[in-house]
Amino acid sequence: MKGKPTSFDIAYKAGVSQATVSRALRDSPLVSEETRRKIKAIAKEINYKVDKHASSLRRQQAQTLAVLLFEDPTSDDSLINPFFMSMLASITRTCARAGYDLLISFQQLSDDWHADYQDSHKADGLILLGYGDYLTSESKLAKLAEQGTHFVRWGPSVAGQAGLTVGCDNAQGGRLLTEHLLALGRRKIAFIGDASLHCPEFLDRHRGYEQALKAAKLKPGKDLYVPVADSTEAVGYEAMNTLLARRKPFNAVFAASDLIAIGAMRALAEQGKRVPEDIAVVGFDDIPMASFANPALTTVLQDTKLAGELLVSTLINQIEKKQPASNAMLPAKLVIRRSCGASPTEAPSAKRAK
Amino acid sequence: MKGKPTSFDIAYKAGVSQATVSRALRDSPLVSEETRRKIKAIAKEINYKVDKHASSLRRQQAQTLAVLLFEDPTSDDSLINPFFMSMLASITRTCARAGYDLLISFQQLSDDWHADYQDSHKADGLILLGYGDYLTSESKLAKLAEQGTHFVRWGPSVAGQAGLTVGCDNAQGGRLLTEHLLALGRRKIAFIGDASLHCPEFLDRHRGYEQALKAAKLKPGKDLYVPVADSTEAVGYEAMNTLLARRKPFNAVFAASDLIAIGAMRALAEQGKRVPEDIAVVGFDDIPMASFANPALTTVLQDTKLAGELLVSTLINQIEKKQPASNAMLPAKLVIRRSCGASPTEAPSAKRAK
DNA sequence: CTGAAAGCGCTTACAG
DNA sequence: CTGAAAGCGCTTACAG
Repeated sequence: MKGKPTSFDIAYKAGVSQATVSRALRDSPLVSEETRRKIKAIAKEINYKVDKHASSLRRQQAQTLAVLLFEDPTSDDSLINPFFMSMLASITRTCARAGYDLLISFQQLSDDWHADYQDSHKADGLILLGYGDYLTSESKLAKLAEQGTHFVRWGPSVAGQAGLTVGCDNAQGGRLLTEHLLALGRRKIAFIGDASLHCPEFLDRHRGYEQALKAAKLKPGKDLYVPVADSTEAVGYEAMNTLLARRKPFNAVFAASDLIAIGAMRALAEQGKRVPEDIAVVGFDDIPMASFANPALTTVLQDTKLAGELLVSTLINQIEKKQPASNAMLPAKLVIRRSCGASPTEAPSAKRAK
Repeated sequence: MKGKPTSFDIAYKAGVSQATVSRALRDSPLVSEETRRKIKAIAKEINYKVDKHASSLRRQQAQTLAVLLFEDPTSDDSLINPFFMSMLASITRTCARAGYDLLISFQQLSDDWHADYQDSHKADGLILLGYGDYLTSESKLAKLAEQGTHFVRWGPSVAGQAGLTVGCDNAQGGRLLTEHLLALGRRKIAFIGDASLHCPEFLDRHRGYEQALKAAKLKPGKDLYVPVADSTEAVGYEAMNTLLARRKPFNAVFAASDLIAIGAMRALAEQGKRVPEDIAVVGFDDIPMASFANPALTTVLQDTKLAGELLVSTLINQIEKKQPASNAMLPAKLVIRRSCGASPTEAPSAKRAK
């Protein structure tokens, strides 16, 4: 093997110019069908692949997207929200289908992520994933937009935001969960999660919760609100202990994420509280662990497959300027399991078992 | 903004040639300290980044690695083994530290993954992740090696294999778990997992299991062996039902992975068997779910952080030919939780909560 | 220590 | 429909 074959090798074998080879391989209409076929056959035969760097350099675009996954610096790797992992799978597949490569990077919110990929032409656009403090990232997002970097963020759209978002209808999800609890007769529903602009998704979930309560002529109790920002099991556990220590009566808990809910259930179990008999619990995300939890957790499903597809297509549309850019919002879907006492909408793990 | 700055812009501002700029930025010793400092200052000021494609094209190397994550085509995205996800986090970080970018791709074993990244110069080397049928991939691995593609595979090293591997000491892990069960007085230990070359890691775990039994003058019962190849909860659930249907007595189960163990425990619970009182259960991997399972699962911890680091450094060594290439093996560490009835080595989730 | 020049492998405007 | 030529932005042997 004398090095990788180039387009000149093909040109020589086909008896045409190198320019024609390039055109044929890119399916330019300026090449006769016959020439194209011959060239493609030779390319296949000698296992020729267009050199990514030469092509990108010349065309001034990388045909590559980058996913930046943000994590809390304190969390250990094994605690990455599984929710983002299934989204990642969908993203990689959609990228591949669209002919883009995908770079991946794990970032701390504090890093200098806002200047790198685009400046060095590594990627044509960025996909931003992760529950981070929105206010911390806001200025960096603005800078990205200012530089003309293409990017999409997973999450709710926020007034005055820079860039595009794809998110789930968090308010609707919050409403569905709360209405479900109310329908089961639970009137004192605690909320664990930071309902502020730091966590716009939690804020929206909380909004849905408030709306449902209001519709039932109830209002959220200050004493039943524990604002925590991180979506981890450990945080949920602590939060529930905080809540219990207040000794205010409640008979249901709306945890702003599944991981928080699972931690909260552990604290409840330790304190001898039964779920759902004493306390009903709901989460949000429908991560795989939710269906294996004990009792299995009632939650809201976010369609990660669709989410990944929309993130990629939104970004590519923006890059290729095919369609006017716009935000996207996915519907929330209630998944009823045993943690509230209602009869489940699915056999345990039926969805997984298929 | 009139397009991204180039090295010529810097050369002009610094009053030197473009060649000197390039040398200075790459820390060539052929540049005076003073010139270098001036050039770097200007680069920073105008936010210059070396163009990835131009650099890669000229140097004929991509400074990029690619992770190929294999999955069972039947599994849904949300069921990606969380074990590989935490490894992925470690891999991305190690790559970043080493100055390499990381491409990611999810593959089916049946795909034509063996020819693409290298041929198109997208990546200098591949990291192969996933429990797939080893025999299916064997010929493709051989082809990769033949083409001179650099790659490392996560998993046990197999006689006659092509390429390098980084893996955990599965046999040791199997021994530790089995000895633990034996020490607790369990003599009839079933095994769920395909102990064949299709799944070399399961095979090695089974070897450790056999060794421990043999040392205790016991031998594995044919009736207590359920060979399943996929590492999913659903498969574990089915396998346990298969085992129970045989109506052969057993008082412990060695599941070849945590996901299988969790599925098996669900089946046991449904059949009214108590864990650990009636049946002790152990898994393998220590995925986050293992500590949240009910009861929390005794398992073997594979150090995913170290694993990721070794995968990357092994591959980079191979690419840069700094050191002679060699396989690596990580030690297995027993994590005792409640699913066997012994007192746990850690408070529930203490590790996670830190 | 520095500069002028060649060249990495493509794509595409230009000319026919 | 095809070819000759320029050029994307670097890196590095060569000459000084």
